[in-house]
Amino acid sequence: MALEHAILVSLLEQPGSGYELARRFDRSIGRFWTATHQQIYRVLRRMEADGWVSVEEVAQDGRPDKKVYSAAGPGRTALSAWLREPVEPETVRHELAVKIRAAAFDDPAALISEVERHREGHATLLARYLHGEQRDFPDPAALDARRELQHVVLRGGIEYERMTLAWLDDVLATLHRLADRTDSGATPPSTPGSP
Amino acid sequence: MALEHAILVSLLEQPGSGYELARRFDRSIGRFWTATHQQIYRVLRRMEADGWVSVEEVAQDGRPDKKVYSAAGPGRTALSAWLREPVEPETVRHELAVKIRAAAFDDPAALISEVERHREGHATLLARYLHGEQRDFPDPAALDARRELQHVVLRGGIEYERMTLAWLDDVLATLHRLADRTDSGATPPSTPGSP
DNA sequence: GTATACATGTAAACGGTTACATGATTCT
DNA sequence: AGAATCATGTAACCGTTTACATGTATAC
Repeated sequence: MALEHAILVSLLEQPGSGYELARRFDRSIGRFWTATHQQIYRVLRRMEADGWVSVEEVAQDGRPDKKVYSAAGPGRTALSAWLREPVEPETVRHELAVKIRAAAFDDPAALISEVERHREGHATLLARYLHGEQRDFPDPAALDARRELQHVVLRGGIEYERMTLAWLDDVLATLHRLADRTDSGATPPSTPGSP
Repeated sequence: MALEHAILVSLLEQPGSGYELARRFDRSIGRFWTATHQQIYRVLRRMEADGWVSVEEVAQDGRPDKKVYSAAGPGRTALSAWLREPVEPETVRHELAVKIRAAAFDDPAALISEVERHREGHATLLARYLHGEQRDFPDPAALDARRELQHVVLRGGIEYERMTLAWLDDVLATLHRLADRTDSGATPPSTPGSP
């Protein structure tokens, strides 16, 4: 489990409340680790019990009080130990790939709009990454360690999106080619509703 | 949830027992959807109860009996309906990216061997994909719909591995650059064991 | 004789998702 | 007046992972 560690990194970069962390997980960190506020609150309480983070209750006027968390010594030690542990390769869940192979037993043309929708989403994300790169890393020569490492992770996101876009174009071309053959050899589409 | 659908696709491509399915999920299908044998057995029972698959008990000599599952009509209908539903983007879990950002608060050099290990794993996988491509798709002009779609999914895997390798080289170069600066500006590494 | 492959399962623990709840403030 | 933002939480459910269990046959 790495949610604890992702939270620690985020708190080291900037202390904050559970709510603020949840928003960061919607934005920057969420690019490579997702979490809902319920998860975050639960894990924060456990981390506090383990001494990984310290809390300070902050009263606000006009707004509810908040608990501001900071990474504590034992948390840093735990992060350091985790960094030195080997991580197994990620378990992949690529639903679209399952669908593409499933299309062989149905009508390949039925997938085209879905793939186009995905393509659009990835194009938007790539544009956002590139915009963020220009904003946050305008002068790549003069960066400290933290920003260098943030930048290399962002470059990974950018290259992933570029690659995915190119692949989705390949998928679309393949689906169109199969749809144009109104043919024989293929498995006939099933007729849903009348099985 | 798409485990049911991944199983259906696999059974449409070739009927088989739970055990055989588990092995396929370790090999080809596991590239984009992982599952253990416990999950598969449980889901197969549910799918059988729902009429998505039919079972035939096959006695074998020298080996335990097995239950051979095949996709049934209602399963095909369900697959067809699922294909037409929109899928939300995958939730990403990229532990290595968390570690890279974490390295800013520790010693970046401590990550180098881990990243190299990942690099090796991806290089091996890419080699296996390329070998599989040459073996299974030697003549890309003469493919039916099923194999065309299998091929485009495999091409996605190949491009993903290529991109990942290039990115990991970028990460390694960055880590080496940071390790060479035995510097100031960076956050000093914590000393695990003596917090 | 030990390990691996074949073949199927139960049980417990854990992590993640979804729904619900509360309550003040600010924006449209 | 209604929606969105800030802020924290409970409860139920579902899916996944890990450990344990059983038994035969073949390979080293």
